Amino acid sequence: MPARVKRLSRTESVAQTRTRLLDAAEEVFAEHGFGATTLERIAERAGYTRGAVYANFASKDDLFLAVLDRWLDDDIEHGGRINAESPSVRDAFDRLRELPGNRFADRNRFLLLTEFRLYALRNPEVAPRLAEYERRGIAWYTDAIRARAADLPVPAEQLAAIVLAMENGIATLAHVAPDTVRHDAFVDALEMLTGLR
Amino acid sequence: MPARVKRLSRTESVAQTRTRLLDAAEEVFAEHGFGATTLERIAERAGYTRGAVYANFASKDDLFLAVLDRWLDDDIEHGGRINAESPSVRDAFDRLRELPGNRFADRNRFLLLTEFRLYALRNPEVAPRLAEYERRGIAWYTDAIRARAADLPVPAEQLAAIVLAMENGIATLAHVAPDTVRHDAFVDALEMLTGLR
DNA sequence: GTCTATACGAAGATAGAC
DNA sequence: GTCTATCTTCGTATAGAC
Repeated sequence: MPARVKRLSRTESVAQTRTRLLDAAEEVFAEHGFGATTLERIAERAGYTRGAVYANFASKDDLFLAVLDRWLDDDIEHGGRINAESPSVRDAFDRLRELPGNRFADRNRFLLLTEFRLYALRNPEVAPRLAEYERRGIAWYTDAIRARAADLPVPAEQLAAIVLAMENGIATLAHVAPDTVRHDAFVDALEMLTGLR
Repeated sequence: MPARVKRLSRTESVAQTRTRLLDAAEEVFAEHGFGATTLERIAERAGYTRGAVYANFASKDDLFLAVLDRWLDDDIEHGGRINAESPSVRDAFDRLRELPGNRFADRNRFLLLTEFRLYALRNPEVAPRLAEYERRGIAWYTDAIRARAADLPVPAEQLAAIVLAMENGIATLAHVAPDTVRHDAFVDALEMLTGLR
């Protein structure tokens, strides 16, 4: 009866390789884009060779989609936490400023999401996953708005879409023209619009 | 003294080839992205072979940058016209609705601009060109706002950046999740914020 | 399960014909 | 100036060793 311990550690080891490959892939896809990233670079970054990649994923597209699915799930989970932990509007804004000011302020995070969207726009079979992600983003803001404001002059969903659009748009401008727009211009705008300033 | 006419037509022919190649490149880069487009496809779409491409451009990057520069110039010129031809806010909004509702509603237009931005983010030497483009976009809205509103509670530039961000963000959502967000949600938002509705 | 070696195709770039 | 042919590099994917 050789080692129950060993079977477990083997399983963990496999999972670890997969995780490392996904982590590396996430970085490299963000840095170079889908088209320009090579599986060689991903394997190297993860500390393996291409063989390990093909042992875990069927193809480059398959790996990309695995990265995409994991990322979208994590993001939605993370967003839910922020909302639940911020009882007042003031709290939510303060939390937001720590991010800093915009969920998409992190360069790689922004690049990766942009890659996902481009991929979805060019691969119709993937489009529904991204559309669902955007819907959840709007739903997230809709909840946040409804929980803190009553008697809105317009539907909460409409405001939510505008807020999400602003968050995305300001992140875009701040990344491309950092000397002109700052990431926390998003919180500034929210405070201005809600009259909290 | 053989044919002044002929020299001219030769010059025009050269310019025409260049223009056709740029037009084709603009389409193909938008459809497939920088990484996945091949010079073969571009040449084919323009009705030439790769030889014609290399006769007119030094490399794939050189061609991409030529497309980028022409596009940015045209866009700025076009934007200026819309502003000058719309005396009232109502007129400007009506013009906008014809676009329809968002300057980036055209799929290829949106994809191409996104490619430009990604390229700029990954190629520091190109970044200033895109940053300048974003600045001009903000300047454009700043002028539009100043010309139609007095005694603003916040700097016109700040509002302009927010409006431009909204335009970009709504276009993004509308492209990725067309069943959830419509392109003219941008004009809706502007009308709501300006109290014109 | 991971690595090494390799097959295979694709695409950027160049050279020479016209 | 444009085309055809070719060189060369590179990257995906596979096969077989360990």
